Amino acid sequence: MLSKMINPEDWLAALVESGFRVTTVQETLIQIFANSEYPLSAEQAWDLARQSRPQTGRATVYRMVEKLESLGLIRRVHGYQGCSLFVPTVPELMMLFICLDCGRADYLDRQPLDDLIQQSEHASGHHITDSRLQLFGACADCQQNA
Amino acid sequence: MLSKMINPEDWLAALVESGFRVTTVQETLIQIFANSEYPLSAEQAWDLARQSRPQTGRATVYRMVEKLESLGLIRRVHGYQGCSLFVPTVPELMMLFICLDCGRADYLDRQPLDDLIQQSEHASGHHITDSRLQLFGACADCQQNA
DNA sequence: TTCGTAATTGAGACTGAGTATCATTTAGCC
DNA sequence: GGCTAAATGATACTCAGTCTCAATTACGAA
Repeated sequence: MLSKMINPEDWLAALVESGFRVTTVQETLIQIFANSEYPLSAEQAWDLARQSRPQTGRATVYRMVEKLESLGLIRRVHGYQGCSLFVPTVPELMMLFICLDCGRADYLDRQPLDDLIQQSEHASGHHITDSRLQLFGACADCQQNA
Repeated sequence: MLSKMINPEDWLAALVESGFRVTTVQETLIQIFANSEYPLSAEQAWDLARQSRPQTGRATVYRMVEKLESLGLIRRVHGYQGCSLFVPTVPELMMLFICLDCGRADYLDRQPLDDLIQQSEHASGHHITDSRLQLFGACADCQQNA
């Protein structure tokens, strides 16, 4: 279901549209990020990239991650422990759930989060302009197979 | 309001109760964390510690942070950018808000978060066992002074 | 198709947060 | 006061991430 929403072709198109050149490293890395069911760190992406393209440099991967993030194509998230994992950005479905058994990411409707923000603003008097939420637990599949 | 809830004496008592010895470094660091209105990184805590106790070692600070975290007295949070800041744990008032203007932390009622979790569990079929939420924006004070 | 130019890349030096080691110091019990 | 194990500080080390720069490559222009 997620894979239908994320199209590597669109990511390449977005790069071209922003005036960047299309290279083989970029294609490789876009495939890796767009097709992963799991949040990936830059180091993990580097390992995966070198499997199909051994000469890939570390700095290139970090540069690409930065580029994809600045274009809004991937989004930095915090794993259960540690930080700096990346998942594809999915518009309108922004609340991230990560299964602690299988590690896969799922996106949930963010309406409840918008409700929470509204309630909390009202109760506290603060003006909330940004939020970081992540949910962890056992996904529906893993619960069945347990 | 927050300061009334956090008592350095209690933290020392918690250390003793867990069989740790009380040392001057520990007292210094507990004062620093318990009295800070701002989330602190270990490095920031180290800088502050050396102001009153110059010989304080870096490793000691990291060990102390680990100890305080394992005792549940402080809690690791993610700043607006970057990770690994620490704030005192406040029971029952667990939803963290950080003001992007003045940097101060505030704790909000977590009931809306519990509601969100229940709704999302119901909608997705996942079993949610843990969550990380942080809210950012302009606090009530900073809005008035703007 | 070739060429020129500037973007992109890879190798490797570098940084800075965090960890590990180990000899020295110190708290707390006798 | 003395003993012993915990705690500490100095320092070496690791590892993610950044910076630099020469070599390579994409791509528009000729």
